Amino acid sequence: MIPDEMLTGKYISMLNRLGQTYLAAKMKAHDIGSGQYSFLLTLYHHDGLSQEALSAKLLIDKGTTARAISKLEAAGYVRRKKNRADRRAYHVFLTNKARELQPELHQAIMEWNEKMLEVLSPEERQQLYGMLKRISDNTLKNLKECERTHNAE
Amino acid sequence: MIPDEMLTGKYISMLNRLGQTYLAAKMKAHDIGSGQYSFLLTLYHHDGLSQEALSAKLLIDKGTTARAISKLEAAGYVRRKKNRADRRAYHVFLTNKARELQPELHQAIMEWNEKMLEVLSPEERQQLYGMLKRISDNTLKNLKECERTHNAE
DNA sequence: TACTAATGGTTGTCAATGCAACTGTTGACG
DNA sequence: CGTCAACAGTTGCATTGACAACCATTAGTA
Repeated sequence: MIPDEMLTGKYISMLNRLGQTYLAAKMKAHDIGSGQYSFLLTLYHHDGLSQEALSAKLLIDKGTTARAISKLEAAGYVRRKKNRADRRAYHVFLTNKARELQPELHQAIMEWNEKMLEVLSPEERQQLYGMLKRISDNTLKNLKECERTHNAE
Repeated sequence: MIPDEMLTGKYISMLNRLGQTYLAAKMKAHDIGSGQYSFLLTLYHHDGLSQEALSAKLLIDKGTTARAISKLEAAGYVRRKKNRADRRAYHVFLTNKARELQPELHQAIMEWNEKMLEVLSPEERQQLYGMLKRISDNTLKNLKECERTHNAE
């Protein structure tokens, strides 16, 4: 019998799927799918990042990133500019259209979070956020170490 | 600016993706993908459920469930038996092959959870599990209400 | 400076997933 | 009893995502 706390992954998976569906429905009118909004969110804070940097920040495969950015570009939310110092790389910049969308996107995310977290007290929300951040950071660190030792073989 | 706790979804998404990848790699030799193991886990506790019931328990689309069960059947982990009382429905039963796999599957899930949760104390793990369960249950309840009012229109 | 390894991006392939349309079965109600 | 809605399952389609092979460029090194 699996102990309760080992079902953490089950709830994580459920919440993730529900959230994706919710966000996708909210932003559908703007041609933003659940695979794109997290890139916009990151760019709001760090405009001009490369695709590689976006992939690293979001821990998303660079192929997935390339396609997401292509979609955003096709929909007019970002522009790609060649990096002069490194002609392999792009800078990904937000357009005005993306900036105008920011309040609505934030709104949608806040709504979803409120739906999810409404049963938690403000202190619990902080606790939950803190624990999720800690385990994400730690898991990430583990994976990187694992890669290193693997490469060292 | 989005407050910290509103990034809960970002970590949920990351952890979900990492977990899927981890589990898929661990179980690859047995032809079990990340989309199938949760059905096995449920069947270990509730053998003979219908696909509809599995979908409801896991909150997974019934089309996705149909395909996952097909894969499990093709790989020899489950058998479908027509429900005599309701010829629309199946009972999904585990095979011996699936039962033999149970320890290894549990092992893999425990390992992933340990990797994720190793930075948390036992009390924190319980807290995290409790909060995730509460918000999952609550979100689910909300969605159902939403459907009801939608249908009532 | 030439060779080689690492890096940034793109693309093909495949799995997981939601949604919608469809079939066949059941059940409820006039 | 017949009709019609609800239900269980299947399938087509689109999206998200990982992985790997590949190209071009850059950087490290002999």
